[in-house]
Amino acid sequence: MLHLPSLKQLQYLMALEETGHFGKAASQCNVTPSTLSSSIKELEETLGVQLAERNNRSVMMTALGLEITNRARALIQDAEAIMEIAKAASRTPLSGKMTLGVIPTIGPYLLPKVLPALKTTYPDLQLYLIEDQTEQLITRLKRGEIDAALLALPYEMEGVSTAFMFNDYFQFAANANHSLARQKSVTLEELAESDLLLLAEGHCLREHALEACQLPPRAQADNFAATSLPTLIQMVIANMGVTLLPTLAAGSLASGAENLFLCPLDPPAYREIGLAWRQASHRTDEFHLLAAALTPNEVS
Amino acid sequence: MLHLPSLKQLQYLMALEETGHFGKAASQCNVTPSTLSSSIKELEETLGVQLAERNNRSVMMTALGLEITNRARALIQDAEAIMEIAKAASRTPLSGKMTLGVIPTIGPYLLPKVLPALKTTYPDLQLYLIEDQTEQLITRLKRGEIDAALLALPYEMEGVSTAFMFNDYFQFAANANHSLARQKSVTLEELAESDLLLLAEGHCLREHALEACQLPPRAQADNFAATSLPTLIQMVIANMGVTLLPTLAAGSLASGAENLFLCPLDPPAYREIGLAWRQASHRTDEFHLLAAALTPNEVS
DNA sequence: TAACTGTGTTTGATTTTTCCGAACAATTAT
DNA sequence: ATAATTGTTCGGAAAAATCAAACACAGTTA
Repeated sequence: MLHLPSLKQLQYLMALEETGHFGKAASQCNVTPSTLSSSIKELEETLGVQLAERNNRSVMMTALGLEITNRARALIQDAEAIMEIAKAASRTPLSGKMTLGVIPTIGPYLLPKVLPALKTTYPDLQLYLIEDQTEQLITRLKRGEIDAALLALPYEMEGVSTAFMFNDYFQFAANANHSLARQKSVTLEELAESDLLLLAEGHCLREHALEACQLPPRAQADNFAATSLPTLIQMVIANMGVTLLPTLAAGSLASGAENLFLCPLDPPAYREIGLAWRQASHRTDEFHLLAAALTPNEVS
Repeated sequence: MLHLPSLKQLQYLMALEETGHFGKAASQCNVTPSTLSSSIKELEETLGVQLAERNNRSVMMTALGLEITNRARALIQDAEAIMEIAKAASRTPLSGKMTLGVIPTIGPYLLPKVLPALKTTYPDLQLYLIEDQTEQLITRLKRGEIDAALLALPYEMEGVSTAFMFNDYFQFAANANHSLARQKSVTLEELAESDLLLLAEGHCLREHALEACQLPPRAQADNFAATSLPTLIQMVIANMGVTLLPTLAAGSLASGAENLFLCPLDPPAYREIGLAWRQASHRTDEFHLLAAALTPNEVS
C-alpha cells in the first residue's frame, strides 16, 4: 500500500496557494507557520517534487504545484461531499435505498393503504418490496438481502428486533347460508364444530388462526388448503367450510362477494402486525419511524 | 475548517468492503484487527453514520456504507493520481533507472562521445545499455524491457515515437590503391561499378547503405558479408571491395589504418540517428531531453 | 552603516494521535 | 463440552503533529 499525502497537507497546500503567504495560510488553517512550513516540506518530500519556490520575500507556486493544488482542491471537495452525504443521511431519516419484505397475507391489503402517504412523508426513500413467507423473509433478513420485514407476530426468531404496529382482528367467515350465519358473533365452541379451512403450510396465518381458535398446530391433513386468501374465500363462498379472516384483508376480499357472511369472534382474537429488522442494525429509530408510517390511520 | 475523514480510514473502509472481514482487511492494510476496528468505528463516529453491520460472525455493509465506500475508492484513486503526476514530473530531469537500447553501428561510436556529459548533466540518471539490432530492440521496447532505443531511421515501426537527433553522412571507403581512391568525391555511378561490401543481414546499416546507393534491397548473396564494422573495414583494407561508412564511425575506424581511403559521396547521402520510445509512454518531455543530451556537439 | 521589520525555517519540548498486543466476549465448529 | 474464529476493548508504547521560541535572511528605515 503506497504512502499517500494526507488531506491535511493538501489543505495546507491549498491555503498556501490562495494566500501566497505562509503566515496567512497558517492562520487560515489555525496552525503556526512552523507547522505549515514543515507540512509543506514533508508533502514535497513524499511527492518528490518542489511545489512552491520561496525566497524570504515571496512565495511562488511551481507550475506543478499549481496543478497539484487544483487536484487537491477537487479531492478535498470530494471528501467534503462524503461528509455531506453522511450528514444528510443521518439527519434525513428514511432516505436512500431500503428493501422491505412482506408476507402475502399483509402486503396486498396493507400496502395500498399506506404507501401513498409514505411516499409523501419520505420522498427520498426508495423502497423495494419483496413478498415471501415469514420463514424465508427471516432468512433473507439475516442474509442482508432485505433490510426489514412486515410480519405477523408472534413468531420465533433470534437476533431480530421488532416493533409492534397494530392488532389485526380475526373475523369469522362463512357462506351466507351457513348455519352460523346471521349471528352477531361466533364463539370458539361454535367454531370448533365447523369445518375450518386454512391456508397452506408455510403461511403464518395458518398457525395464527389455529392459535386464535385455541387449537393445537396440526399437520396439513386438510384435503383442501388454500394457497392464497382469495382462493380461501372462494372455497368459503362455495360452502366447503368456514375460516378466520384477518380484518386487514376482509374488506377488499369481501367486496363484491354476495354470499359471504362475516362477523367478529367472541371473545375477540387477533394477530399482531409488526416490523422486524436485524438486531445488529443500529437504525432502530428509522425502523420505528417506518413502522409508524406503515400503520394505517384507521387502526392506530 | 471541517473535520474530514482521513484517507487511511477510507482505505480501511475499502479493504473491509472488499474482504467483508475485519481480520483479512486488517492484514491487507498491514495493521492489526484492533486498529482497523477502532478506525472504522471512529470513521462512523465522525460521519455520524453506521457503515457496516457486524455481528460476530459476519460483516455486512450498509447501503450508505457501500455508497460511501465507492466514493472513497474514487477519492483514493484521485489521490494516487496526484502521486503519479508528481512522480512522473520528478522524473523530468532524467533521474532514476532507465534502460537504453543501442544498435551496434551507433553505440560504440556515439556513446563514448556523449556519456560523460550526460553523466554530468543528469547525475541521478542510472542508464543501463543494451546493444542489439533494430528489430530486436523494437521488440524489447514494446515488451517494456527497455525504455528507449537509439536507432538509425527511417525504420518501419508501429506504436513508437521518435525524436530526430542528427544526420549521419555516408563516406565512401576503399583501399588506398583502389581505382577510385584520391578522388575528391565519388558519384553513385562510380559506386555502382564497384564491389560493394555490406554488413550481414539484420544490420539496418545494410539497408540504409543500399538505399543511399539507390539500389534495391538484396538478399544476402554476397560471399563475404561482415558481421561488424571493424571487420568490414578490414575487408576493405584487404581490397576485397569498397563500402559506405557512416561518418559517426569513420573516425575511430580509420585511425591507424594506413591503407584506407575515405571521401564523401556526391550527392551526399546519410542515415538519420534518432531516439525511439513507446508511444504510450507519457514521458515525452524526458525523452526529448535525453535525445538532446545524446546528440554530440559537433553535429548539432 | 546599523538597527529594524517582515518572512520562512529550524529546533526541542509537549501534546496528541496512532498502533499494537493481550485480554475479552460472542459465536460457530468439532 | 471444548476448541477455534472473530470483532472489540483496553492500557501502554511508539510515532506524529504541533507549538513556541530562536534563527537566518532580505529588504527597509533611521
